[in-house]
Amino acid sequence: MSVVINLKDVLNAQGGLLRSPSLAEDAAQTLRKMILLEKLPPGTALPERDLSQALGISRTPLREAIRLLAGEGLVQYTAARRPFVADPSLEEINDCLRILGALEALAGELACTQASTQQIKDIAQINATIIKTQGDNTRLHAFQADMRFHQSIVKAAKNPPLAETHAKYNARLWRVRFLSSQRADGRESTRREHHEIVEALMARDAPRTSRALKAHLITAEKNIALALKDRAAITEE
Amino acid sequence: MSVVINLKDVLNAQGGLLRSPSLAEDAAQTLRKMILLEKLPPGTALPERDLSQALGISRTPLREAIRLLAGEGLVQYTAARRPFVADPSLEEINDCLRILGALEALAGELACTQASTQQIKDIAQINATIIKTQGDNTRLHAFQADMRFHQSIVKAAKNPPLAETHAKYNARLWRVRFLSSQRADGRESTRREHHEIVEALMARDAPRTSRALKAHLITAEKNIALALKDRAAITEE
DNA sequence: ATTTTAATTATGGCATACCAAAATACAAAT
DNA sequence: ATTTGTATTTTGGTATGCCATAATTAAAAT
Repeated sequence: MSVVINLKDVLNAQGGLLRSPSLAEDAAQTLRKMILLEKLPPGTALPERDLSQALGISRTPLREAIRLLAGEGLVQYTAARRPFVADPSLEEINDCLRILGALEALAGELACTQASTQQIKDIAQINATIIKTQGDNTRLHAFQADMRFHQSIVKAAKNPPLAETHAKYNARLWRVRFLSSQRADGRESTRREHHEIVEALMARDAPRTSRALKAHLITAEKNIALALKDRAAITEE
Repeated sequence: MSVVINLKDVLNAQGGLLRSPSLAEDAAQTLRKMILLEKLPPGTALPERDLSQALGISRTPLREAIRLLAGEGLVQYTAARRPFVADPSLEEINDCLRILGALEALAGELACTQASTQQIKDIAQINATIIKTQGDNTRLHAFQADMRFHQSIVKAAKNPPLAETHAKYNARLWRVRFLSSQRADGRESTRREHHEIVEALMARDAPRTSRALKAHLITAEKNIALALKDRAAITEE
């Protein structure tokens, strides 16, 4: 019995490069961006026909795209099964942040034993870049760097299902976290907390890393609450 | 402006009773059971046409059902997008168990502050029933009671997204946990650990509850490893 | 003017047909 | 006998049409 190794399989195993995305996946990505950037604000109805026409595809893949986003929590359904952009309450956002906190804490713990020294160096490097480029560029870049920082920790945990679930909650919270990152308030505490996380990881001190990440997420919770309060005040003017 | 209250909306809000499930949801439930009971063993191909015909529905809802199961991790896709029943390695199972542990630990912590006294009583009651009916009935009943025990803790945390993600990982691990529950080994430690969890909850001691649940999941990890080892030995005979 | 009721429209669920790509079976060549 | 090349079949992706039901609008009744 010969073991046949297929080139495509190998490449696809490396994170699904190469495989051309389906129309559904494309549409999901497009809609995801539109939701997160509030081109499609919370509460917006998402009728299949209009959307599919707007995106130049048929209902079938569009429908699938909506299901994907529903699986991520970005889209919800009315009792009559009509999809609309999710409009999470502050309470629900906090619920999700607590889960994200628990997931990242676990990731940090695992990373302490599982990460290669190179990976920990990379994490430290990403954080160094964040500090250096502080103030530069657009806020969007800073925010994306922050995302990379957290993702690299999860990646270092070497637990694929954890990475997947983490990514899902990240997507779900992307919009409000971006909103919150626009405020200058939390910036100093973020810098300090990131530093503590990196230190704990370099010491490979699992409990300390876990604590640091949990604390970081609690700070995020506070900042998001403030950001939403601000925005509510602006909106009702 | 009159606030119209729609009966169906109210009922649907209570966990989607009443709303007749779609063919896709029905099919997903059917397939889920077949996968968990190993009527569809790990690795089985799931061609859309054959399955839809077997279930008496068209490809469209069947396809959707498969996507649902894929979202739960029960179904995976080859590089060529052919769906098949997931066949997780022991490593992947352990990855999932660690996530489940973190989620339940969080749930336990939250339950300590969020649960009503009635809910904690209910949890204790479920555990009491497990002990009483030990040995009775089929192993399946005992197993389902165990599931209810854990679910009731998560429910008491009053964090809907947490409940949802927990349910997902539960479904994903159902098969191997059921397998492991057939063994008599772990029974005594399970009893002791359940007792500790209930005690910690009644004392509303969050760190203790968290510890107890984490420990319980680590035990589960050990038992599952043993169960899979046994089964592998039997299979290769 | 407000509420009821009936007609109309919009929308999601489902079935089906077609297509391109992948898997398989088969034939030919070495 | 093994490999290579080719034809055939299988399979998932997509488009489209129909249907039942929910949402909306219009009309009628109070």
